[in-house]
Amino acid sequence: MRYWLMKSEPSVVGIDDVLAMPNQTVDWWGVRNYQARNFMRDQMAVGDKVFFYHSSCPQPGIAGLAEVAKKAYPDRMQFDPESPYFDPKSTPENPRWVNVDVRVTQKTRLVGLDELRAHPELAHLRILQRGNRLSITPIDPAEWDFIVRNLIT
DNA sequence: GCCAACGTTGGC
DNA sequence: GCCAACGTTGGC
Repeated sequence: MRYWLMKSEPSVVGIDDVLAMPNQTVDWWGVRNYQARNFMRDQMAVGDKVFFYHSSCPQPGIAGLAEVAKKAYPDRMQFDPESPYFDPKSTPENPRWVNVDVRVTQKTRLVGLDELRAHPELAHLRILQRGNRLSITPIDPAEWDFIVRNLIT
């Protein structure tokens, strides 16, 4: 089993929005970065643990715990010419972009960046490195345990 | 709204 | 395959 941090903009899909959805599950649409795509397509398995992270908002940080509920499948929007996520180079036979389904299991208090930065155990989190823009990043098991034990009530 | 960092594009 | 130009991300 692997551990991940996945960024979402709460103005688009926040943790409360997901909790209001059927089965508290959201399809993780809109990823258009190859590295993040590869994580979803090649490595994510049902049951993988996920930090649900709020980004591009007044209070960026971990907002909840989630898990992968469905492994990668083609992103429907890449085939829709009306969609801003349309990709003319993608075909149903050879889809370029994928979704996974993510189920929120627990809303937590907001664990902000300054708080994450305060712990040497978390110094290597991708999310804390300057210039980091990757919307999906792997988390070490030790980092996951540390955050869940010490920062999430 | 700024801007540093990074990814992608496309001419050569 | 190089690399300059451009677009995007995301914290501040």
